[in-house]
Amino acid sequence: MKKTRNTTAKTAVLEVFEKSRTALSHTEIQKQLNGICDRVTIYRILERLMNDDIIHKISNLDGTVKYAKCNHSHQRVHIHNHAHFSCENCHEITCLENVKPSYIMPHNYKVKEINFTLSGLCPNCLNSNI
Amino acid sequence: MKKTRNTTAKTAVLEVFEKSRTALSHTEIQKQLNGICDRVTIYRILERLMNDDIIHKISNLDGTVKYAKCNHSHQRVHIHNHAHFSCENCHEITCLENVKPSYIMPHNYKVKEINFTLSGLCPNCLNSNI
DNA sequence: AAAAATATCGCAACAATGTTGCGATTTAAT
DNA sequence: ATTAAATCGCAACATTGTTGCGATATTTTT
Repeated sequence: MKKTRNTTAKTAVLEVFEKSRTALSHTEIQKQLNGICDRVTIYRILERLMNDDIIHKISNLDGTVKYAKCNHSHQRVHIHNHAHFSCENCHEITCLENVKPSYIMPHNYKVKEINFTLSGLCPNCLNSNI
Repeated sequence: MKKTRNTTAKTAVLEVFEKSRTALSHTEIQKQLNGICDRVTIYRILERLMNDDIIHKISNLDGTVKYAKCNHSHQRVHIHNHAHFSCENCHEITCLENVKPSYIMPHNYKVKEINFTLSGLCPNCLNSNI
């Protein structure tokens, strides 16, 4: 496999993730980068960061796609089996690192990855009495 | 609210769902309809069917969106809180009506809806030794 | 059964999101 | 400094979904 390089654009994208408490869409990243690089470049950087397990992709109930930094603190080989919360009011997506669903599968299925997304109101919006 | 009508196109779409064991994307539906109606019409029919709780929307890990018939057998007021299985080999999506995850949420979140998608190999592809 | 009301349709146009090819540029290794 | 390879920018294209509007079809009213 190819070796990935550190470039200005990649560093900038990582900084945007670092600063953000929530998951970000391609468009949101692009806005924050303020023209530092091309739209296509961002796509390609996101692809590389995903291959390197630095970020992961989250797709929403409404079909929108976001990305968030991986939290490597716990496991060596990590699977993104944590939950995500999607606020229907502010549309922010946060990783719920500690929420892990338990479930019983019918046999004959081989489960490799799970995606567990909850939606409703986040603490912020809940407090704002919306 | 508007009253929805039964049209040729809507009936055709419903038949496609009836015949299918798995969830379908807009494109897949369009192919099966074989030019019976316009692309836009299919979108509008899907919208109406969702409002009428006849079908539900499923968005995948990879960002693709599919639709499936609702199973109304159990509850009067139903929430689509069952799980979906997405096969990484044949890309079929099936509803796992009986799989319901249990989980513990941090307080301060108000959960209204959940989306639980598992991916891996479906029984068919598992048996094919892939 | 005809007329009126309105839901639905088809078409065209547009918007958002994502992909690909390719020559130019930058990075990292020698 | 040279070189090989990864990355970039641009243009072009593909896919998916949306909107406006006049035409058509369905349902209700008379």
